[in-house]
Amino acid sequence: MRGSSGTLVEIATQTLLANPAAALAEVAAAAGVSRTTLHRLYPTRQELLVAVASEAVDRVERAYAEVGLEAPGEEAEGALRRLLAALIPLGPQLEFIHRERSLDAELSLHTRFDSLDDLVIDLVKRGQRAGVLRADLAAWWIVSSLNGAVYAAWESIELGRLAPNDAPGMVLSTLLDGIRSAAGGG
Amino acid sequence: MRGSSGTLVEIATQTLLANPAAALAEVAAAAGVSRTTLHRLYPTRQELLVAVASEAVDRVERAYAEVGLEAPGEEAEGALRRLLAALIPLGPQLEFIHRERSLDAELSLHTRFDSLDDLVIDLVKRGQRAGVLRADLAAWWIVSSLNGAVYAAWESIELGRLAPNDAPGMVLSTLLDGIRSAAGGG
DNA sequence: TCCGTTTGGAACAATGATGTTTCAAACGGA
DNA sequence: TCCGTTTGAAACATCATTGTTCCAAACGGA
Repeated sequence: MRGSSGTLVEIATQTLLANPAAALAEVAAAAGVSRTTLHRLYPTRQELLVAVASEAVDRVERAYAEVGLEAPGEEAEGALRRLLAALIPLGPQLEFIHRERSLDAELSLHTRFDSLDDLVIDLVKRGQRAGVLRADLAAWWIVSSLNGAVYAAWESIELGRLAPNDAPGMVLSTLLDGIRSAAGGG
Repeated sequence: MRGSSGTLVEIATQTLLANPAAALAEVAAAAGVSRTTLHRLYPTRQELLVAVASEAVDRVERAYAEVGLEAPGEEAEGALRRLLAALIPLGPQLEFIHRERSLDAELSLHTRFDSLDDLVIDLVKRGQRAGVLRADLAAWWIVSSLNGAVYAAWESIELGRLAPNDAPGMVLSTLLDGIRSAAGGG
């Protein structure tokens, strides 16, 4: 009865994302491994949680890397669209890290997220200098808004209200142009 | 050694918002009450959590009521601004309810939030009919975006990056007009 | 003052998961 | 086949918290 597929951490991720209160026995069973072995690899529940979270951040980092924000000549809109498309599907991972209280104390996780935010902040600043993005809003706030929008989009998908394929475009449009009618009486 | 002030639930709220993992003994101590008495009023930790969460939703509902979204002649922008100003300070309450996993199963809480969302959805739809808000975005999505923006703003305040007084205007501006430069080359 | 009610203190049982240890069995390469 | 290594099963100690119970004491109105 091996776990369906993947490494132990991956299966632990699946199990813990589905039920964050799962006992270690359940995680071990799901992974097709004895509790003893699980304990040998991750002596402590907290260590397992951190491993799961780290793997999640790995995925987020990979998503950023694949989007390739660094290219200095990059136009902001396309980069943002690709970033949204890459991040929204990672909603479960983001939600897990965000909600799991015992991870709050894990400074390294926050540091890594901050570094990723910095990448986007740079992108935004370039967009601002190029006159494409509003310069009257702080770059960090734009990034916060973007992250919040990603989260909102994921939640909508989870609730079955939003089609995954529609999400990136909708978020981008909302974020870039706002909700005010262009025609109407502003 | 009475608790500094307020009802038991209010003090429990303070204690649990500060440290959601606090043992009941700590909550009782903070409230200047014996664990026995606490148990008499809330036989179960879960019941206490629900009571705290309910009180939090009460506050949110009161905030909505004071904003007065129902007025049919109301212009959308003013109502949204007042709503943001009322909701953002409730960030701790919203965060508590959102992150506390044992509250996920509490259907009544979700129902109440849904009712509040419905109020805003109606407001948005009126705004759309009036030509003030974009009609190409679903009203529920606009409301989700708004809620996400509230959360992002609160987080920024908590991190010390955003002045509470600046928050409503900044959020409203971002939400209504987006992050794209009006001048720039669209 | 008297008495019913509410509270506090303390000790207790139950719980349920975690982390530990031990030994036998399975595995895998040489 | 042999041997070192990895694994599993089971039993155990620990532990913090929760929820329960009981009695004495404080409280408060009549």
